[in-house]
Amino acid sequence: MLSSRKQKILRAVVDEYIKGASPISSGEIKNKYFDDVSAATIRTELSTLEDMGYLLQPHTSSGRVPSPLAYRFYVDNFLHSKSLGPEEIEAINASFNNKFLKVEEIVKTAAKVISDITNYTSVIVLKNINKVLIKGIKIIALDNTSALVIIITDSGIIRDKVILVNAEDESFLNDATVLINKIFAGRTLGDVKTKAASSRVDAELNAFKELLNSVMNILLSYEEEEDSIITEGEKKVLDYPETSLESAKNFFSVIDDKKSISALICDDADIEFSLKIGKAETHGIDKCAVVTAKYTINGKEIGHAGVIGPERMDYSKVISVLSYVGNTINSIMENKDEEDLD
Amino acid sequence: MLSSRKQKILRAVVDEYIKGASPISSGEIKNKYFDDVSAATIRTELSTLEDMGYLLQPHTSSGRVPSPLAYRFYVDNFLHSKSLGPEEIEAINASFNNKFLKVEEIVKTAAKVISDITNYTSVIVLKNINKVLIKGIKIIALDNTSALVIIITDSGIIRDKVILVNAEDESFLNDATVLINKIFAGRTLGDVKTKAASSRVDAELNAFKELLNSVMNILLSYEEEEDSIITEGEKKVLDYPETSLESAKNFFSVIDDKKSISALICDDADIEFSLKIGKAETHGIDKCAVVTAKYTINGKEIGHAGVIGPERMDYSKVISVLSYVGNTINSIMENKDEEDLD
DNA sequence: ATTAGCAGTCAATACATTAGAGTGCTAATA
DNA sequence: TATTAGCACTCTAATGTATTGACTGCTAAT
Repeated sequence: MLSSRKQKILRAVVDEYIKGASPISSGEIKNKYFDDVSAATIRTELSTLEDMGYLLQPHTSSGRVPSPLAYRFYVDNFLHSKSLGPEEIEAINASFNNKFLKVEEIVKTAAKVISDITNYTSVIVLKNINKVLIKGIKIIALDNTSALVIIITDSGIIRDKVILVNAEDESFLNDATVLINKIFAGRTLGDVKTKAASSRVDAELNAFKELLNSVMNILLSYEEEEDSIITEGEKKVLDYPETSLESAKNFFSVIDDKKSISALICDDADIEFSLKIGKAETHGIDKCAVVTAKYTINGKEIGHAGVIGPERMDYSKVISVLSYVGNTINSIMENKDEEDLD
Repeated sequence: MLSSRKQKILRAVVDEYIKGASPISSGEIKNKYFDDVSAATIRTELSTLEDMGYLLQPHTSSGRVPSPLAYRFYVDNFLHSKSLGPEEIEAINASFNNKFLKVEEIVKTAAKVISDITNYTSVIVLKNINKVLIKGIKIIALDNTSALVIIITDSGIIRDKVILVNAEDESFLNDATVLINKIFAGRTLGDVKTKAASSRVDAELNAFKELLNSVMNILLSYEEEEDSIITEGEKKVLDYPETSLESAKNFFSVIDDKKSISALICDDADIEFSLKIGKAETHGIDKCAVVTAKYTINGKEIGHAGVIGPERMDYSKVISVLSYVGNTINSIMENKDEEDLD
């Protein structure tokens, strides 16, 4: 275990580095944190902290910089308490404010508010889409050749898409809707997916074959990863002082790779928050850290939200925001979920 | 008028600079374009072309670089003909392929395909939204507390949004729908906007007051600029060799400013294509050029599409793509527009 | 009008020098 | 034993100087 003085010094280095983003010297620590001890003493402490793996030295005659280990220690030991300011809570509440109920919109709003308040990049990945239950499907004629298909699910996810359909008389669509609900309502998206292969199109369904296929395609399109990953505030990396053109390019190439970003944000470990620091852990994003949270509704895991920022990010703020937004979503969706389809 | 040799030289400079993005020397032009004339001769020609304003010299002992004037001359005189390759046409067709009919989706697809094929940033700005005619409004109950509002318009624009509504019995929403259509159908969005101020909520409407307000809000939300500007491929600037971190930041700050980007893309001049080169014309985006096209449906102007790329961009390709995509959208929407609401 | 040839200009690169910040070590001190 | 002052050492960043090479502009000859 670290002596209390070592902890104080370590914390000082991390705090100062988070503020200023440049290496911290023994003298600076002495001035700002210690009256009773000289810079030389701090120097020896720094040296042993470096040996222990908590600090790094960009070059021999520079100050110290926190290592991933230091950040982890910092997060684990120094930031139990801090919470959001009232104006930030206000901003989050205002963003949601019950104005919409499509999950797409809620998630987009969440990603945006997380990024705006933290000033880092945020990512939300929806998971377990295969387990989503289809509550009902509606088909609304728009004109003679097109209709709007609306999918209503238990986790409130709604997708709607316009399809082309030959719908001269009204009863056709009604009949089709009844039939389609008979087939899909009550099933999960996973069911639909596995059943899709053994396309059991009975004789009685032949008249609706085309329509059925369109609906099927909409349901299957849920699968595509790109629909379940929302990113906001990517461009904020450009404002970090440590960002170069090269690192920005690298950052964007990782961020835009759906596979890798999804793996980065979705942590299988069964913990509420996870912290990834160091190039090895961040899928090649250099000098960045990723904080992710598991989002649940009624205790059911629905996805993960993450913040990608510089290693020296404001961890306490990030965690508070992730937590508060998660709770907000939960309460919005919980209410929604207690009701039934009419 | 420029002598034919001067034209040949000017064209050579632009062509080479488009390829390599670095200043062109007299020697290079002689080697690649002239057998019958020496570099010295070309040098004197280059010198006078510079005096005439067509060329620039980054410093005394460097080669020449085209000026905005040169690009303009180049576009006006040297690229009447070139058209898209078959695989590019194929790619554009495949993107649209009749899979969707929501205008949002069409426009997004258009922006994406333009950016993908040109490898530059594309922007589409929808205009004249106030003149869009509301053909009908549908309200679909989703469950006891929410409903989906669907707006159908003459230019095929559809927006749908979930609203909260207290809808115990089915007839309530039906009555509301009839009433709301009585009020809004046949009007333009501009009408709604001006009428909104003098909110004439009669006694008979009181029961539907809340619902009416929700619908009104959806209609009014069309107005917000952010909904009518679609940008794709912004990050491609990072790959231009002339891009620095500073210029990238500047680029993004202009691109993200809806007002300024809208002004940049929407050219009031009554021409099919417009070309903007030079910092003064591009609203502060340095070293970039903007090619914009007016998009029409049935001869009615619906918006503008633009490509933002380096000054040395492949103008012929850009213009061809803008033109082809414009025609494609036109034909999709034209068909759609001939039918009536059921 | 064209050209060869040459002097001149400038960016880019490499190299040397210096200043300053910060460390590590050592010997003295409490 | 823990702390400290002091000093030598290291390394970056800034600045200055020299060299190279790519071009041009100019001039005198063709």
